[in-house]
Amino acid sequence: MGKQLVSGPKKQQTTIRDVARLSDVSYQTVSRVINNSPNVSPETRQRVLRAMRSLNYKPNKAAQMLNTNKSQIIQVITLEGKFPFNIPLPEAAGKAGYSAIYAECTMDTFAETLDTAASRMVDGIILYAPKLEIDDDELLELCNGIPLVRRDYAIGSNKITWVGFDQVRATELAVQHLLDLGHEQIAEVTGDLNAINAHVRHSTVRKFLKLHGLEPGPSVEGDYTTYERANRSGYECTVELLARGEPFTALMVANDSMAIGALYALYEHGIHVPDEISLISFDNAAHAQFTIPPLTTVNFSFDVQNKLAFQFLFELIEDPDTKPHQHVLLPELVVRQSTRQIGW
Amino acid sequence: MGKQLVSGPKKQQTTIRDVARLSDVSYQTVSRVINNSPNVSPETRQRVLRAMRSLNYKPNKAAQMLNTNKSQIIQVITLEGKFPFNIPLPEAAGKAGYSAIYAECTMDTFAETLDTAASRMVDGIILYAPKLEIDDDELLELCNGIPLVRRDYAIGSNKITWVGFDQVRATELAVQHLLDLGHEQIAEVTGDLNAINAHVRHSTVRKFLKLHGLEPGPSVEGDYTTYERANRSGYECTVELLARGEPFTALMVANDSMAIGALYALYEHGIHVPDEISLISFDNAAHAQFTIPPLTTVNFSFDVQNKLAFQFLFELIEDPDTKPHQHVLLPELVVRQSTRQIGW
DNA sequence: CCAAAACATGTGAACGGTCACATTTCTCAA
DNA sequence: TTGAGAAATGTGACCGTTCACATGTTTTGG
Repeated sequence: MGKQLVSGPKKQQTTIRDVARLSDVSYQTVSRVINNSPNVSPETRQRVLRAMRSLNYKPNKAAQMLNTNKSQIIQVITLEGKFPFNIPLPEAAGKAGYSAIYAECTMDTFAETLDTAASRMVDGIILYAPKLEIDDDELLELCNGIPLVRRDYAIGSNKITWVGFDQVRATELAVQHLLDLGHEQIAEVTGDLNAINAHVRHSTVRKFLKLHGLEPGPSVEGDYTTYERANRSGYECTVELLARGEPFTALMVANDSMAIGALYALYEHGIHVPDEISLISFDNAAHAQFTIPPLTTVNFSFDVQNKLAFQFLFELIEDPDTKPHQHVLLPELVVRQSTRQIGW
Repeated sequence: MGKQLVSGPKKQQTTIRDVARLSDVSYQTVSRVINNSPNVSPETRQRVLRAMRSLNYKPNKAAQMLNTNKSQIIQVITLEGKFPFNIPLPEAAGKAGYSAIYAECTMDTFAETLDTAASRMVDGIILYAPKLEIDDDELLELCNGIPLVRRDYAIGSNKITWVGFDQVRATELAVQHLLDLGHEQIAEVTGDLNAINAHVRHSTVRKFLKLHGLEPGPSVEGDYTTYERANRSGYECTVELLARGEPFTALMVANDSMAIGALYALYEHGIHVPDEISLISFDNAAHAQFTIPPLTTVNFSFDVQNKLAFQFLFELIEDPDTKPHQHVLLPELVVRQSTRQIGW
């Protein structure tokens, strides 16, 4: 299996029994103090706490885990890419003794990662895997019975709890905004189309345009799995789009990081935004209001999503029989200066 | 101490003994297979491996930790702020069974965070804490004997291993570049001056200018502890700088995220970069080549730093008596289009 | 061909906690 | 005063693994 495990330094740890001896109680009483058990007299508790402090005692999590089958660890997993946003453990969870293990994995190492998680007895899993196409049952099987909350738009899955943004709505907001401004030739720089959210957006654009009797404009598939790639990809895709020579008056870009690159590509070609081309993107990232010009974009409240994901996960940990439920968050259009009425 | 620890589901785990029974060997032999001990006959090993697979057996890390005093966990800590860059666990470490726990903490919760780390028996700590002013001995004391590598410019500390960038050199590169272009009035938007790197840069600018017989220009202190804050802070500080009315022909900004905001503030005031003002910043972040205009900046190879930090940490874990050593990485100037010869 | 070393395998006791249950001490109403 | 229930505390077993050491089995060389 693993690498040879070399034993660590055998420096005698201070244990519950050392504390017990010093405070003249049984080890069980010390355990009670550690776990805030109510049945300890105030004086004893104080005495024990004092002893713990003077010995610099720290409970051994491994021993606790072995008994309780709880690690107080939440495993956060990203599949094929990094998080486009932060995923901090809620403060309350931290206070309660929880830690988070982050892992980036690929399709190949996904099962392995979940096995490690099981090995570590993590209490729950937060998964961000927009590129994962897998049956709910199969995924649950892989999770070895560990509570799971997906943090993406896992539309169609109803045996798993997830919290994601309404990508259809997001797309419609963006397209409608462009239509309202009179645009009829709308080009697209998409995200990786094997990611569910990018895919949904792309097909929604086409459907929505068709619905309004319009032909979809040219589109190029990009890569927004990391910041770095997104910047460059936005640039390169836009260059390619311009090279094709097909006309368009508005450009939809998959996210604000890609928009940075797109903006620069347009600038390089001497195309003015928004006078000649309107640019719209998604995320409402921190920099979106400081680009030149500031971006019209669709806002996703990632911190709300994050908070909910953890909340749902802790509910599930508390009661594993909680019915899985799906939470769809609504995006909002944020109009800035990268879009404009056509023909001005 | 902690919250009440509720015992988890007592679903009978499959253990080493189940595997032993099925493969008709002793549990010790199974343990040997798990740990790749050489003294197991090939046939026996195969038989055991087969049994493990068929039982979907996963070694219990808690039990292993309890014995070996090793958790195969690396604790990554950021003090007062987030990482301005990614800190992935090296792939090799992941393959070897290591995981990483990330924690953001404040000055107040720092000791607590380190205690939790000790509780969890983490094998090593990577620390990013440019705002930490603490005696080496004191810090080592807080670490409870856990190997530590600092990932910042902890200049002056020699009892601790760290890997950081030469901030003096970085600053000199930037200032020299501006001087070469004929700039003599250089303004500054700094980072948080209680962060060591920002502080060093600021004072280096002043020293360096004085050395060349020049007066330092106006400066404003910003906040670059997170992406979000950096963007906005860069904007606001630049606005403030302009409001002061003191003349300057070049602006140094603490990092590329802040530069986004600075660029926008200048744009908003109708000031052309680089024709009217040259802008230079630090980091060479992914977006630096796609801003308008692309940024002249000082490159820090964060991924090299990251790799080294982990490498040093693993060396220290391997042999705790390794002499602490300090590794200073050299930054390089990357000239793009945000700086220009004065008077053009 | 046999002793000695090398290899393969097994047994009991940790590791540092928690659990279940037993025991002692206290409190208070009849 | 006493007995019963509650509160406080203690004891032994166990969680799933590795360690130290013991035992059995093979190989090797003189």
